[in-house]
Amino acid sequence: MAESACLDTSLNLNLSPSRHMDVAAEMLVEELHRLSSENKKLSERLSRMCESYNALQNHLRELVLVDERKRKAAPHHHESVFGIRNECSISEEPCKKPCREITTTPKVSKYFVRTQQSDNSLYVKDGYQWRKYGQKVTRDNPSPRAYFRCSFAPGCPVKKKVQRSVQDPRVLVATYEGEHNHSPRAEAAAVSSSSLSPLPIAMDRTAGLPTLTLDLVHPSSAGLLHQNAQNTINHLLVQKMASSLTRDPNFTAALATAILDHTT
DNA sequence: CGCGTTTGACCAGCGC
DNA sequence: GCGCTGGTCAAACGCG
Repeated sequence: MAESACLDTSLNLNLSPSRHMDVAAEMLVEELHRLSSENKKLSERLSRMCESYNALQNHLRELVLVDERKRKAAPHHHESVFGIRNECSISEEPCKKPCREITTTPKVSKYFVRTQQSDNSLYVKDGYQWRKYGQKVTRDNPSPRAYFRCSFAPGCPVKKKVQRSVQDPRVLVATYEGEHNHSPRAEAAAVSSSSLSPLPIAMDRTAGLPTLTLDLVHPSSAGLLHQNAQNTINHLLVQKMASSLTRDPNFTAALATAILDHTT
């Protein structure tokens, strides 16, 4: 692919015997050498980008396979490796053991929210109003876990647990249980938090695997929650590559074509 | 004064 | 039964 982007810079210049033409030819040859060198550098950069892209695609395939295996193995509570909400109701199968609340069908969702390094709070602004009712240090994580109840609507059964990730303390892991019986506060959803990343999605590495992290405060995140994870990743990668390519107008067309060929 | 947060105590489930 | 752990309660406290 990188080879295809290389331009043939060798020219059969018919040099004129005149001195003036010699100087002009030398300048041209020099310019061609410079462009050739630049071509080479850009080709190498493109090659590296393609390698990274291929590596990411392979990772993605593995993640999707692992995710599907997990889903088949444990259909009642599934944490998506992409950090995008994945809900399963535990009422899908009859309760074999006596349950304290047989009629309740709590749904469990998990989000990863990237915060700034200086931000030590355990608050995730998601458009709802929460009341903290407890905090506990758990065994598997040195950072405390905060317990929240939805206080916006009376009788709303939703609970939320927020804890920092063991792998990356900048990432908050928010676990939601149950379903809201009301709509989110519009004004709260519109508020942008200074404590959170300006980007709606950030890459995170949990357990050695890349994980997509959603910034729930970002206005575009609500829509992203319902997007297909693979489409999102592909779209972001192509966007990033395309923006890099646009810096050099000479290669934009050739590289964009190559990328499109690669992604299809 | 009302509301939300903090924090130690308490309770229930689970494994040994 | 005992100890560990996660989850919840509720009194104390702080803030507007």
